[in-house]
Amino acid sequence: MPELPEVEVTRRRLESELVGKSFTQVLVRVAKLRQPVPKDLAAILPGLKIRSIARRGKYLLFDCGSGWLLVHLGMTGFLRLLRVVSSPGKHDHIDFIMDDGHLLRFHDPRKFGIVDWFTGDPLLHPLLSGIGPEPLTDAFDGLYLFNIGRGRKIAIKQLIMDSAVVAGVGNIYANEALFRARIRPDRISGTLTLLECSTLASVIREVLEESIGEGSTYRVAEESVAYHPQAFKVYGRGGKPCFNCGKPLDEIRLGNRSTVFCQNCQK
DNA sequence: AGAATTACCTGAGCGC
DNA sequence: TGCGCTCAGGTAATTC
Repeated sequence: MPELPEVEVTRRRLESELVGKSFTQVLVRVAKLRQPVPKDLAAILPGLKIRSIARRGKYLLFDCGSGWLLVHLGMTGFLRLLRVVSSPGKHDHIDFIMDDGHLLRFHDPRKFGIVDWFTGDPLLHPLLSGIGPEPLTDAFDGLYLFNIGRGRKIAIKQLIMDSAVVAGVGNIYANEALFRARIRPDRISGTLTLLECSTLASVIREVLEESIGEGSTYRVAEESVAYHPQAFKVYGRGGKPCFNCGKPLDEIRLGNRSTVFCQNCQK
């Protein structure tokens, strides 16, 4: 389950290896992802050079000059970079073969990922145009969060997981950030003070940046685990002792998502 | 408009 | 061994 840090680590790795390289062949074995892979992708890409690789939320954006290749890894997707072309395994849906012999392979068991082609400004793509500010930029801060949460009746955890509010915050880091901010995930958004919103915005940035740092060992070329579960303070630890006070962590469901927090430490 | 629910998909884990 | 069930979860679409 790649979240923003995993996508960013993937972006950095691919950027260092693939910028300046051109596609020679694209093999689409399975086109039925979250939305259909464009039928003409295999005809469009060969000959095009990757100019740069950007990220918006959890979307990877490959600048191919005449258009943009958009990739979202969904829940279970990942991009593997192989030095030589090898035979595909199960769930290896798309192969991008580069002119230096590299093979970029899109693998996604649950097919929640997206691969799309878009000409023009990628930020105007229908899936990107409504996304909120990047959490690692100054556009996302306490005042912004305070204003957008004002009058809203949803739980704060659901608010920060709304991609229209802030980009790229998924279930794992929402749980972690709220624990670090000492704010209960089920607090009604409108009841948060400006100070609490400032704390929350800061710790969201912290947990994401720390994870990007730890992800430096993440190897795109291999099927290594992108996460560092030992680093999670609450996610996946329902019933286990809180690292802060020792009392058992509570596990509830918010918006049908597993939510873990400490009743004692989070207010 | 905002909130809640549903749909998409497969592997893992579990009880029987 | 294997069947059926539940869970995991990003996000768009749909419904209330």
